[in-house]
Amino acid sequence: MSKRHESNTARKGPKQQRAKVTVGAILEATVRILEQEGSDAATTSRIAEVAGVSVGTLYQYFANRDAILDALQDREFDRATEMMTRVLTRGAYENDRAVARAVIEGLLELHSAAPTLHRLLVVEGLRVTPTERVQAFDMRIIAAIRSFLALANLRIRRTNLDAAAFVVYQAVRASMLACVVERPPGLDSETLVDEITDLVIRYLAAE
Amino acid sequence: MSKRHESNTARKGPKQQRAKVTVGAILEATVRILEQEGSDAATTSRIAEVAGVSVGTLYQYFANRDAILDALQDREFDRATEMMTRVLTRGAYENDRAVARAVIEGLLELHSAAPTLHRLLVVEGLRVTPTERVQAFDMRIIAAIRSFLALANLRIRRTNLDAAAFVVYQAVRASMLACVVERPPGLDSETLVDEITDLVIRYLAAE
Amino acid sequence: MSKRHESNTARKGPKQQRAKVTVGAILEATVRILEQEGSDAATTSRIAEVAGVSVGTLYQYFANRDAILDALQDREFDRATEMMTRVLTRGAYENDRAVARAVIEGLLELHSAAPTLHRLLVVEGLRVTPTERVQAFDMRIIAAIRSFLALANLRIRRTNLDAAAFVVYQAVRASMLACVVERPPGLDSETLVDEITDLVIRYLAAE
Amino acid sequence: MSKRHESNTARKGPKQQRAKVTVGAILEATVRILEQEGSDAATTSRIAEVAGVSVGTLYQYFANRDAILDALQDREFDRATEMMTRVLTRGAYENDRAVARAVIEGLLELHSAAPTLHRLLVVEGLRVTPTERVQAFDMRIIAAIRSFLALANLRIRRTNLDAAAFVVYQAVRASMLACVVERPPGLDSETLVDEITDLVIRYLAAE
DNA sequence: GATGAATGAGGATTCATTCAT
DNA sequence: GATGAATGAATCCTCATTCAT
Repeated sequence: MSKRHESNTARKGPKQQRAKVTVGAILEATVRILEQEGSDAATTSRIAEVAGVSVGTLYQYFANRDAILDALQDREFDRATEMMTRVLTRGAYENDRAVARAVIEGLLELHSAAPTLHRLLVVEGLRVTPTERVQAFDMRIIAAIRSFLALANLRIRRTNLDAAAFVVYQAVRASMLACVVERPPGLDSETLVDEITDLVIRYLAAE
Repeated sequence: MSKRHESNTARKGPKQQRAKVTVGAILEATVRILEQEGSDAATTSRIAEVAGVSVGTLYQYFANRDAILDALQDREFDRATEMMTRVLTRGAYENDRAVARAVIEGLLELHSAAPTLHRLLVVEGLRVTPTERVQAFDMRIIAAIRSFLALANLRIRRTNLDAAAFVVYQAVRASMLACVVERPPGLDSETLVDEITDLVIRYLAAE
Repeated sequence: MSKRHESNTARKGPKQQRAKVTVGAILEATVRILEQEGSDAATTSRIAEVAGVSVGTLYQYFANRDAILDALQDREFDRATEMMTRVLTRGAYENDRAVARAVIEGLLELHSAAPTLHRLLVVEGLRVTPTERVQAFDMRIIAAIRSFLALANLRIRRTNLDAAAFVVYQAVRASMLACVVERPPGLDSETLVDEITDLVIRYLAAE
Repeated sequence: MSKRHESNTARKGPKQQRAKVTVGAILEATVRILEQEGSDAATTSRIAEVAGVSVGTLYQYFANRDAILDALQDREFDRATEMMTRVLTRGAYENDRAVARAVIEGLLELHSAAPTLHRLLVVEGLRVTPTERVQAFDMRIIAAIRSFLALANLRIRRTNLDAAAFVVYQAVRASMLACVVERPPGLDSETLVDEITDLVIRYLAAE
């Protein structure tokens, strides 16, 4: 614990450093298996194998299998909110449609990176008291949207902001996810973003 | 189901009759377990138990566990298309919004009856080569919507009907499902239907 | 379930019959492993193997590993009480010493048949809330002894019958068990029974 | 190994000193866990944790897990013999009964301090070739008792001293241990000591 | 000497599926 | 056709032990 003379960046000691790397490897491995081999293949031993560690090590960092998925959920949520904050605070958009578009493109990118994972996050809720977890995740995002809608100086046609945030979130996510997962012929990302943006804008924007 | 006076055709032998009843019992049992005990509880033995038959009998009618879920998916699809046909051929709607509303209400009813099942159908795709199954299901519905959009004498603002059908379907389903499953406080069915209808109409209808 | 014309013996249907045999085989296998390979070897798979069934079958009859040991404990208790009843109701003993001797010989026989098992029963109490189980077992036996002491027309020198029953039980069991397990050189069963009988009689009998 | 300036004898270098402290801490931790958390909790990492050292350090002092229990066994034996020597060499007892009582009280004290440990020592025999270890322990004590019986100028009624020592030892230990562990209602230490003393005296003493 | 992360064999348990009755 | 006991591969998880730092 004696770290003297570290000038600034709160560098992690070898332990923390290593742990972080291992945890990262495990999460990455899980995502990879999920995407490439399907969720049934994501057994603890396969995850450990792909992560290049032993099962024992895996259990040193995660209390049980579900804890890995929970961590993934948290990470994904963090990325989503981070992205939204980044986009929304950038300012300088031509109009409301441009803002919506930016957010939607950001989400699409997130989903594209790990579609199966996101599909699981949505539906399974990771089986830890399924409903509650999903709610927790959804609620956090919806609350974020809702507060954005409330604060932004957009001219919103909606009266019931709670309902609006809910519907927008679900509609956008579902279209996006389905598109990424199913890759329906004749529906490229570009088109999808256009359509969803229009869906959202027409639903939300006044005039 | 006792049909007397059937002169000629579809006379089901007592065997067929019995089989149908058993199959029905199994499907019903599965839905009930899914809804009341969660998807983890839906083991073959539990299903057989609730259905009042033996595991052996279950395997007489279904090749394997997944076949049950597949059958459920088919049944749900049939109900959905049947409902849509019924609604759309009824005619005599005041306006486009009324049509949309009727369809949405019909879907909501379907989903409410077995939310967990529908959630599974969406996400898991029933694990038999997930993507393909989900696609299959989705595609059929989307095609139905698409053809309705093409044929109906609605004034549609969309150019890309494929994309429109896709987006509408996913958006509606997701909002609905999430609402039914999560029961977010302050968002009753009535409000939900209103909001989704508006979402769809604004997105689709010209003017 | 239709069993007509069975004259007398409440014959078990093939199912019950078979189950009983299997359960017996499992218990027997467990005892054998305990005695010959030590308690660490008594894993569920080894038990199943020795019993000649699969692990799955084992779990069809026992909720978990401990349930097997519990069943063994119950069985051993039943045998002990049965033996005591048999001995004590036989009547026609020369004197108190002869009665005590008969009981002690019976116990020795029981212990000799499965010393390791008895050792486990005493100490481990089978880990299902250890203390409580051991107490339960001990208490039942001690109560039996106590009531025998109270009812028998022996001239007992003890005032505190609870304490006496407790001490006698523990002393007898421990000496016996240790002798059977450790087989100390120069202490054969005959001698042991003599010594323990004397210990007990001197402690209990008046005069 | 750098020990400077040690003029002469048993001066423990800081190393030896430290080692002793560490070993003590590990043994103490083990006993504490055994008594407070049960024998299942006594894993090497938990022991190390409670002892305030790392697992690695633990293995520096003990070849393996069982070695810890072995050491505990030795320590307990030493305490027992030490106690007996102390009591027996004190002299000045009113009579044989007083001597027996003193020994029994001493043993009770020893057992009360760590009942779970003693229970383990008796039954598990510490799983290292169980029988041999238990024998070893028992034999040492029994030999001590035997030689005491032989040397003491008590008037013993027993002919077979080996058997007598064995029986007395087992009987006393078992009653004591059971009483301490099970704490049967209505059997306090005082009463227990009285009863056991009487048991022993009547068994051993002539007249 | 001390540390504690990493290891992986091994154990308990579940459950889809089969097959003799 | 129906039954349900039997199967055993597969899964999660633990913990004694090692070894690079």
